[in-house]
Amino acid sequence: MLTEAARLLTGRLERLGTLSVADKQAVQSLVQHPAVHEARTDVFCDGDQRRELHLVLSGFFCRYKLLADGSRQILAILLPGDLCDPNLFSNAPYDFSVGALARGCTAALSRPPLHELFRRPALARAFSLTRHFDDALSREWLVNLGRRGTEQRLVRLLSELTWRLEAFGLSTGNKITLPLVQADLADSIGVTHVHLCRTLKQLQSEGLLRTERGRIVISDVAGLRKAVGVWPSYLAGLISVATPLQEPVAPRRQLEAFVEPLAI
Amino acid sequence: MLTEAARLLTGRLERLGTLSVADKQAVQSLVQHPAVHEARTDVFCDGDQRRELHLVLSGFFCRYKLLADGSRQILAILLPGDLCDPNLFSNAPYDFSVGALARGCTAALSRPPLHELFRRPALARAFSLTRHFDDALSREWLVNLGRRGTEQRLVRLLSELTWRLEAFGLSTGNKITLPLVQADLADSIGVTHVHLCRTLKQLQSEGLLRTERGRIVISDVAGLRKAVGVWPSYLAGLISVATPLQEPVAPRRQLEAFVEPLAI
DNA sequence: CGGGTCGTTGAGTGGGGTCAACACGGGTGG
DNA sequence: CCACCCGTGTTGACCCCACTCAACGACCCG
Repeated sequence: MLTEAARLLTGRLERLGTLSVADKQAVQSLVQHPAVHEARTDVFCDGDQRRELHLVLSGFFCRYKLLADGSRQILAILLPGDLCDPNLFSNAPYDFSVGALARGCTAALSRPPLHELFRRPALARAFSLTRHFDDALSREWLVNLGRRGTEQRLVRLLSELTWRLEAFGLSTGNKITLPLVQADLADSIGVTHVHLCRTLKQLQSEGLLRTERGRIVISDVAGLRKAVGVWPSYLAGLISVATPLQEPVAPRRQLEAFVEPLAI
Repeated sequence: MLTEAARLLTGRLERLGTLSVADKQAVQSLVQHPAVHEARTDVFCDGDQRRELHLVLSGFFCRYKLLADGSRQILAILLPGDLCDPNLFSNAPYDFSVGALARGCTAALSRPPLHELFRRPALARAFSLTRHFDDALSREWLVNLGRRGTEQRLVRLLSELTWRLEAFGLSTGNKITLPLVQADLADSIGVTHVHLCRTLKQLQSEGLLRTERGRIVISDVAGLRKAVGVWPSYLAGLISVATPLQEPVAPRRQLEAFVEPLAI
């Protein structure tokens, strides 16, 4: 499983820039401690000291915060290949938690040697790019929560997930099954699970998706994306050239130039 | 003005960790191109190519996104000493804008030599810490927008600003004047300016603040913070030990250990 | 003095929250 | 095998927070 894990990570990084064989080996040698997490269990909690860096291997995870009244706000949904902690260099205790939404595995990367990898320009670039997308997503979520109605929030969240899954080769075709419970979506877009259920029915009646116990089946990915209206430019660079929709996508070449290497 | 600007930046960084004289000189030599920005003008716009890194010298600025329907979501409010771009290493076009909320100045740091500074462990640590707080703030905003009612959102936003201003020596005492228009607050917490006005009146009747044309005067900072209920632990490390409220603050010493230096 | 930005207030509306009750399925233990 | 329970999904009734539209007032500027 360790080698699979290592492959996943390098595979992900390679989509963001060319890596040498030595680069890949350097990354792969760091992947350790695979672990299984059942749904609704935590990888780490708000207040925990930061230790190794956790990498999602399979399943769906999320970053979230719990409030005094027990309600939960999900900050980001993590897919296979994503890093649980957006900040590779912080050493402060976590101010958020990461938990599994659906059963899945993680691996751990110890941080000091990880920091060493930033000596390698190609890897520094790739890791910085993952960071870039992490930021861009959280900005989108902020806009979503602040300025849009429930249906748009939901449609955009689901659409984001389809783009990300597709970008990393985790889905193909016009149908995607998300192993998410309705409460997870509700806590992501800041509405109650009751209201989320109704909004989901709405989309269902439009033929975009189907609900099953414990999963959401998007039966018309293209239609869903169309319901968003605009092309997700904040994901430019993540989405490959193979999927033009409305605006033209930045050519793959440009991607390489997106992030400066650390000048070392 | 350039030397003032340089001092501001090093002063800010020094609050996050000890710097050598050489460190400070290295930073100061990069500060260039001071510029004045009138209120409601942009420093850069969504879609612009990333060039130099802008540093706020004075005034209030904000990161924001404009939506198709013309509405605006503010992503962060930037105070003197803050960097306009959270991501020092990205080279992608901006996916958000930065504008002045109140008349103020910026300076520019050219990126390649800035990246060189990461060779210096103390500076790498300090810059990473600023990043850490930037992240922590955006997570708080996400929670705010997703899970809280208008009054709490507003109280927490204002309270955040008081803590940050105080932490960086930009305010003292129990009274703070914010050079913000009501629409700015409304666009920050995701409500209409009409509703914000009413909520403001509410707080005003509780004796916490006063409104003037173009500014909000917080007349009872302590009372405002009390209205939040909890201590802003997400700012631990930023807020000095001098201001204990409810929970004990992490001792200054620990701060040094918050961020790993780049292993170089 | 006039126009523009900013603030304030009112009236009416509706989106989304709250509180219930219930249905369903899958697990657990007897 | 059934009884039970708990997590999940669904629906209805009710209500209120916040949005919308609108008009007006205050202040600042030219």
